[in-house]
Amino acid sequence: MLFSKALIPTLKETPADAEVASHQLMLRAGMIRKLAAGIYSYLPLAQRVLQKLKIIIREEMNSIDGQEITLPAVQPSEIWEKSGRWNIYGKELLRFKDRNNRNFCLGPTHEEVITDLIRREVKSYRELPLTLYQIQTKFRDEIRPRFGIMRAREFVMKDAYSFDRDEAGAEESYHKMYQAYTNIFERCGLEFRAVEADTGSIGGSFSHEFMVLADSGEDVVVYCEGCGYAANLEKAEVKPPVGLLENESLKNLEKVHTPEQKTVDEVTNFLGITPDNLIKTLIFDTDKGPIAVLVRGDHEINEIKLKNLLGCEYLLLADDDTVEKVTGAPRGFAGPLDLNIPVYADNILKGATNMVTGGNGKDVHYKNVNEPRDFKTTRFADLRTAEEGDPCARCGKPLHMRRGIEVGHIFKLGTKYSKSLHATYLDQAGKESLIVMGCYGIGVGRTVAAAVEQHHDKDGIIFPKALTPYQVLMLPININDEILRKAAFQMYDKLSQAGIEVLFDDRDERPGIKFKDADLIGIPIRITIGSRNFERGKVEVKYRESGKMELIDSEKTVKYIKGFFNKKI
RNA sequence: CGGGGCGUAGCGCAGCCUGGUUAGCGCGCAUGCCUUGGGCGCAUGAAGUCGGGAGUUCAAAUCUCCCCGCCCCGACCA
Repeated sequence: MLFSKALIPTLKETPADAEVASHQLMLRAGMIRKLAAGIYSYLPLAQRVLQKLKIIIREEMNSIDGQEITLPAVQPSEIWEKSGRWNIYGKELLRFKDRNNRNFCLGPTHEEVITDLIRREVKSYRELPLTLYQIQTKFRDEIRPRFGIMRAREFVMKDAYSFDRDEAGAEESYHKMYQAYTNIFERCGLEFRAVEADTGSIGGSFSHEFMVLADSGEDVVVYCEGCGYAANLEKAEVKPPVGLLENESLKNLEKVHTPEQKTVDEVTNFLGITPDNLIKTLIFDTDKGPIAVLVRGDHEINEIKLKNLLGCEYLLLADDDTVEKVTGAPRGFAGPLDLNIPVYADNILKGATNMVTGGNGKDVHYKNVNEPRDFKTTRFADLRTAEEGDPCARCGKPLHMRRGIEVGHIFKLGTKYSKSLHATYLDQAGKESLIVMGCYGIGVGRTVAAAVEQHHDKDGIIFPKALTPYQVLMLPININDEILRKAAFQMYDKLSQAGIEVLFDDRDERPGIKFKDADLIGIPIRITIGSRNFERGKVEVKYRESGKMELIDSEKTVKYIKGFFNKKI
């Protein structure tokens, strides 16, 4: 491709509304442009990168017998009503009516459509297992789109669905998919981790997220170097403490006056204690009525764990009125003593001695509260958010944390959708059974953004070999020098004929501009053709990643480039 | 949805508080000259419903009200 004919509108300055590196660089490199909040156009350079990723994805999907399909983006409300998600999905689901006043939505995901299709078309165990996938634009009316195409409203996603006769089959499909995902992200040259995840609103029994590690990631990856355990922060389990409690003598319960001391900071400062000597009591409203939850003062409650423990749909920190009704005190003075609602406590509080808690009265706290002497606990469980250094639930070694970008998510769905949408088959005995499903997503655009996020420097993008829009950027110093011009075009033809993807910067621009653009766009190899070197039959090769430069015989360019790209990753 | 901020040429911004020339600056763009190994120099030029509407005023980019769009923080989320 001739640069002079390409639509690659690079920007010298960083647009004001771009915050993270990938967003800034993709705008500056002329890859994307915004049309509306969270809605982007993909320009040629981005299109080529997306295309490369899609090819990798297709190869890996096909290799596990996935079959590509295309499902409708516009979906009727009926199937969503059947699955029950028309009401639950909320505002994220963009709804509208057609001319006949029928309800439709723009597909945020395709479980309903695919299950409906399979329900009609698959009747016998002989037709299972089956894995189908598509690469398609989805729409989710995100509350707050941000970070360019990392969290957009309209975005390209690869979604796959597996259909099996039974649980064992579904697990096999899941594991194949897990392997395919691992292959995909490895081939992309990304540093990532597969982590255990909560199943969220999609439902189902287990799930992994594929996280590209990057400091700017929105999610936190918790991992253990001892046993390889990895989970996202919502899910990461903390090992219950064993035998850690010192045999401190139990002191007498004492009521203290704590005027206007409500927060953990205030109370601990006022009483001259540290937060780990305090029990934080939080009142939650749930669909099963109000409950109290206890965690240590220096810990954070994990609402996902709590929700899963209780098995409830609705869970929200109670408002002031409820707190007052339940504890008899304003917010800030709740404690577990004499509460007549269920009390759930984090594992670490089991047998806790001489703690401070709220006194369930205005300006009152208790000192020397002891479990179980002074209050009853309905149940102990792992209810807090893991922290750096906490013991791993599997092996006890300290947990570590890094930030990550979720680029893939796989779920074993079970029969959630086949049940609600009646997707069944007849087994060998002629008995009707529910199809067991799995669903598997990859954020295609987000993966590209994550690649940029992970691979860039102050000068611009550094594309991994597998995703680069072009393999080589040719940069003649002076296109008006007839000899150079001719030689450069000859080399361009030669490389192109050898099957190398070349972006040839034939623009009549000053070298500085071309060098800056070359660094910004981030093609792995730059071939610079200058008159002094060329007179000696040499061209300069510069590697974008390492910054290394070397002079090579211009005759050997093709071989050289091929050698570079044949090396793994 | 709550809190904060922004909207002036393609991009980045000044001007607004304290209303009053022809609305500026840098980059980009066009043309010419010059230059050619890291966003070069000189000259000329095109380009603006000052987000939209209503109002106050002799006079509004500037003051008031309403609306729209966008960004940040939070809640939320495969």
